[in-house]
Amino acid sequence: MPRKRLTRDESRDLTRQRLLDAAAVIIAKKGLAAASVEDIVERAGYTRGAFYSNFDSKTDLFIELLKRDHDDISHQLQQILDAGLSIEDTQRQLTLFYGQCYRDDSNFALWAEARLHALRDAKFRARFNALCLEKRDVIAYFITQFCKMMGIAPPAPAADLAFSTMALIDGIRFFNACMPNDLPDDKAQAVLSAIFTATFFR
Amino acid sequence: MPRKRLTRDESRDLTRQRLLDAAAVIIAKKGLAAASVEDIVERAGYTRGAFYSNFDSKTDLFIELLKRDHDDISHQLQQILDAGLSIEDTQRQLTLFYGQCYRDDSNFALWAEARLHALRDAKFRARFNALCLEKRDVIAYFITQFCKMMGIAPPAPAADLAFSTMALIDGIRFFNACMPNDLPDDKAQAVLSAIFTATFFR
DNA sequence: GTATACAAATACAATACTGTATCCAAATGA
DNA sequence: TCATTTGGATACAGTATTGTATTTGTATAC
Repeated sequence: MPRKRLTRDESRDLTRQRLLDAAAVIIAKKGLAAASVEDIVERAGYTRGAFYSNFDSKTDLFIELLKRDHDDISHQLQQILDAGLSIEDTQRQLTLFYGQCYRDDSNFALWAEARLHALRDAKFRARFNALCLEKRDVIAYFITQFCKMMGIAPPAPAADLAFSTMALIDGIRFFNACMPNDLPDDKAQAVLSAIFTATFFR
Repeated sequence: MPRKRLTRDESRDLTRQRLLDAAAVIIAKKGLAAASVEDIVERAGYTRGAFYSNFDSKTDLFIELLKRDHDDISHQLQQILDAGLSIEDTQRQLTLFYGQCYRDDSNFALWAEARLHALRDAKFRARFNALCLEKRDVIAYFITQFCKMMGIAPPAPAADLAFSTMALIDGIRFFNACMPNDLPDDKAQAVLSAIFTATFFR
């Protein structure tokens, strides 16, 4: 297989993606503030020149990172919906989806980081909130569809339930990641299920 | 009122408290990593000498900060329990308690910060988890007592419910703090109540 | 009162990070 | 193939931060 010679645009995009990938790892590991541009480019195999010619600032890159992850998740959720599965299979798929995230995805640390940053920096907050609300809406939509599927009315406004869901998932997930002995995977799963069941089947 | 001359111990403790107070504000505002020792001592009205002669490191101070807050909250919850109020009044007191936290207490940012830090630093995590589990146990105890009061059995192990409660409260609280237009105080309160009701009265 | 112990201030050396300004080399397009 | 563009490397200047080493001044003990 001949090594394909990249066009300038392709090459640019490649380094962007690499920088984003590297940033995800570094920021998840050290936190946004402690992650220096130097760290990021080193892991990506570039130098600071590459960074500054591709992003305006670390914050900018961070936002793009979040966007990428959000798009990813939205897409996956949408796929589960579109598959037209039964209720049971949908639930199963959903569990699978979050289960997989639980194990090997460190992106939730990025969102936690982002929340904190948003709390402090008004400029960032504006951009982050927009993303967050999109996320909420995706989940709200999912809840709406799911309830329709089951032939019940949502027990509360879907948007509110979406907020709760996000809060709960992220929180439980943190405990699970941070003290796996006190809240092992299966237990975390069970706790979430219990709350959801209580909420939707009371 | 004559200005009391402080003993050396009293004076030492005073500066410790002042440093802790200052650190709480600074760390909540800028984050643990970005909060320099310099920032903290400046706000407290001291110099770096004071800091290093009172704490081993920023992390050390941070842990103490969390401890102090935990003790505070435990104490307040205990007081609500000990007051021997009716169920309705207990609920009201609880709402009041969290409502007040919602408005003017920035300490929840400290805990969010701590969670992230724990995720990354194993040494810190050990100390933090201990605190966190204490916190969980306090809440679990509260839940147990509350259920007893109502004459029902907890719908799930109290410890699990405590985890969920912590997750939910912190998460909702963040949304409330970060996007007060999309999740105003009363709405946040309502969301929490709805979930709790669903959990305990199904 | 005088000695000492210790809390806090000051001075200092070492390091890390940022952003820009400049330079090089490869890809485009005629 | 040559000129131009531009992605990315390198060099640099400025600043912030950390932790320690040393000093100072005041509260306690004798």
